[in-house]
Amino acid sequence: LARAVTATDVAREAGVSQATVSYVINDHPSHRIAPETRTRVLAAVERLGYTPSAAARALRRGTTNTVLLVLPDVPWGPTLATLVDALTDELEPLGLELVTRRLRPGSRQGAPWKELRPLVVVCIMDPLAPDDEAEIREAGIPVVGALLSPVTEVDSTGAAQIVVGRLQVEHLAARNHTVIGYAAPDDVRVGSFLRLRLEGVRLACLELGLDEPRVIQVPLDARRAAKAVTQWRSRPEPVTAVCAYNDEVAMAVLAGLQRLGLSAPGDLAVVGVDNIPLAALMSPPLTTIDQNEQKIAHHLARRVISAIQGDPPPARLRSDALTLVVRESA
Amino acid sequence: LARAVTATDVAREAGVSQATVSYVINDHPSHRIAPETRTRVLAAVERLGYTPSAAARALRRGTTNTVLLVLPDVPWGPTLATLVDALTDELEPLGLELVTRRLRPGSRQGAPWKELRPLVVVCIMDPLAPDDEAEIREAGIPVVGALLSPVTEVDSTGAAQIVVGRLQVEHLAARNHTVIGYAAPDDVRVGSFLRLRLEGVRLACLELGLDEPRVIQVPLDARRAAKAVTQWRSRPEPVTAVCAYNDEVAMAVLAGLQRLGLSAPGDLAVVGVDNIPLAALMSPPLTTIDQNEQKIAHHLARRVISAIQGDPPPARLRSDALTLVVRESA
DNA sequence: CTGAAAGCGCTTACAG
DNA sequence: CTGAAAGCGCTTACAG
Repeated sequence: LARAVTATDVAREAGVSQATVSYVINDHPSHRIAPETRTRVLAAVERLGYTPSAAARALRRGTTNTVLLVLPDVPWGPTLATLVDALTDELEPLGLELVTRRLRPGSRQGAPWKELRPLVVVCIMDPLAPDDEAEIREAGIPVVGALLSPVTEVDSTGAAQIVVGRLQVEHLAARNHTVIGYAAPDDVRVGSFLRLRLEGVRLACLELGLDEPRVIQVPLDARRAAKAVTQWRSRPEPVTAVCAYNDEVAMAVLAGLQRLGLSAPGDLAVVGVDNIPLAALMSPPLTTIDQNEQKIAHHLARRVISAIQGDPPPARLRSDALTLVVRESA
Repeated sequence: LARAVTATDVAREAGVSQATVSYVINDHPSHRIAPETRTRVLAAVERLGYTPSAAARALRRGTTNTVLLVLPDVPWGPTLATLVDALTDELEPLGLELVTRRLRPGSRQGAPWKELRPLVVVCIMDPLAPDDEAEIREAGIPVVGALLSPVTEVDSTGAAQIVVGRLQVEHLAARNHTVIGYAAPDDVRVGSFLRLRLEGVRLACLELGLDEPRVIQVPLDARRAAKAVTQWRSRPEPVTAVCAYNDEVAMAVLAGLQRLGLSAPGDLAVVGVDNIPLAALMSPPLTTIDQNEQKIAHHLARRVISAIQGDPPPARLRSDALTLVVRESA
């Protein structure tokens, strides 16, 4: 109903040209505005409650202040929510706006990068087909967090999610476990993450001369988790330690153990991933891999900035963004 | 670098005017396009990979296909993440785009509704000052989920969060508990939610003739939770049942009990809020309030649609969006 | 120091 | 059935 306030309205109110309003708003460097004029314009802006239209600005400038975050169609766990939250916070003071878009393989939702013309595309958990990525880069839009690397790369060891799996196994091997199980989630939507974490576990087992990990799906249900525990502990060569896909699945394993009158780490060692707040409250308190979302977000933000400025990317994320938290379950 | 493909490029490629491209793209009702022309245009669109610029479109139309979701600066718990996720899914098939913005009291981030010109503002957890809400409505933008009602209203009983607290107490009272404790979280950022849930608990206690609930902050730490448990159980008039702010806090209380060699519900009944996947895995399994995010999101989406069409709002959310899940802890 | 004017890429009433 | 043209609200090179 009420027409929005435009720069022209402000100009009329302040008795200047519309262009001058724009110069004041943007603090244009080559355009020195008389302090008195400036004050008058700002007063008018305040009085009318003027905010420039993002659409007009984007159209004129040919670009936005937007960072497009693309994700595959996975459920939002606490880690992802925290990461997005932290990244929003990192970008906000830089005047950058994080817009999140889920990419479903099926739905023809067009190409959000063309529609939105973001400054940078940040890509987490590998939602982009190679074609898409090439297309974005061809359009002159940098892509951060690319390739198979979900979240971000860590050192030369490889993608972060692979490192996660590796850290789990290394800890268990150091405690003399030689037959390792893997507790996979029930949810098919987490496919790409699962694949990578499991890959890390597989690689580590291989390098350390251990058997292939014995993978079982563990639903978030004590009874069915107990069944999985029983399978793992069956002879010959019972599994003595389990890497869980995440802390939730780990808790299911703990609940399964409890149901059988068993406990970690004595009957079966368990190590999770995520270090959710509840990890310390489980019984026994859960040994897990902490992904420091603040550090990861900070690093992603730095990569976004250098991509915008055309600088070379900053050093890779120090691996201390991923740390093993040793509690009692393993 | 590479200039983006525009409708003019498509027009040249197809040998028609730019206007015709636009008519084809938008399937303009009063504009019958020859099927042959139409095919040629669509082929050119496909060949060049054309996607209309959102900015130009928004500027010209004077509006966007955006629904602006404003939130206060709270941490993203699983419920919020799921709700946003579900709302995104509800809106997507309608061609509506959900853009989320956190509103911090301090930061002068301007008024996102002016900048973005959304079709509707959805407001969760009460982030909007009354002035702001009035301003948005004056601009002709409907506001959904308004006032003090976080998430949405439920029946005439009042705001959903108040109902949450009420449901907790009613269950405990039905089990003959008369002295109720309230386990508040450590995190100051959840202030408004806490206030409402606690208010619901207070009101229910009042109506049922119970004492004021005894509020203690419970950090997510077994040792300190044990201290809280000890305080609650101190004489005279020991607390026999605790409403927790959410399932995480509830788990802390359970861990505190366990540390003292006590257990729920015998020594202290515990009821949570959220019904997170882990609730069923706790020991004992947690009695809690389930907020059906799918139903809430669906209802919000319906309110968004009727707001856009100027229809009267749909019937209030049926209260079965909030249900008590009885397990063993209370 | 300030302003008139072009133009970003669309949509749509109007003319043919 | 199709197109020429205006105009959405800005930014900025250019002129004064």
